[in-house]
Amino acid sequence: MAYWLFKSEPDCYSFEDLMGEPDGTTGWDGVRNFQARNFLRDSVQVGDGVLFYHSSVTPAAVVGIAEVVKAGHPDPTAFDPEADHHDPKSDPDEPTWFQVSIKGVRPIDPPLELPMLKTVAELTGMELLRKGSRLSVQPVSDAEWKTILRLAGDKPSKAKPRTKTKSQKG
DNA sequence: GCCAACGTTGGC
DNA sequence: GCCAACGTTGGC
Repeated sequence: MAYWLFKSEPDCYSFEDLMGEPDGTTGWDGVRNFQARNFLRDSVQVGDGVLFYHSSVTPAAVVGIAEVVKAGHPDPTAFDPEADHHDPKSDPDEPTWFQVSIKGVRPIDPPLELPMLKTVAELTGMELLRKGSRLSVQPVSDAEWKTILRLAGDKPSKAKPRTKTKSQKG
């Protein structure tokens, strides 16, 4: 199980758009960068966690959690002459571009804004925060994921079960 | 709108 | 393979 951060310009496709999908899922299509493509094709697996990030807005922010529901498969928009990111050089018999499918899990409210994230000591090594970082599909470490979830208001989960059981129910 | 940082293309 | 030119990303 691995973790990722996916960037999207909300004017193009927002987390609200994802949560509004009839089945809650969407194909993460249109990625036309080789490094990001390699992650989508080779590394992203079903069940992986995804931080949904809104870029090119002020403030940019992590706005939701999603989950991978289908691993890498050819991106159909590459073959569609009508599509924004049509790639006439891409051969359906040997696809260049790949997508995964993700499902919205829940929004992060309030969003975790970029200026705040930059102040968090545990996140200083995060790819998102590196100056000039442009990668739109990027890996997130276990530690970074935990920190983000904590900032999002999740209680820290412990492997150890509670000692009291029956008496606490109801 | 500005501009730094980056990825891709193409001439050589 | 090198590298300049170009186009894009994305924060500010």
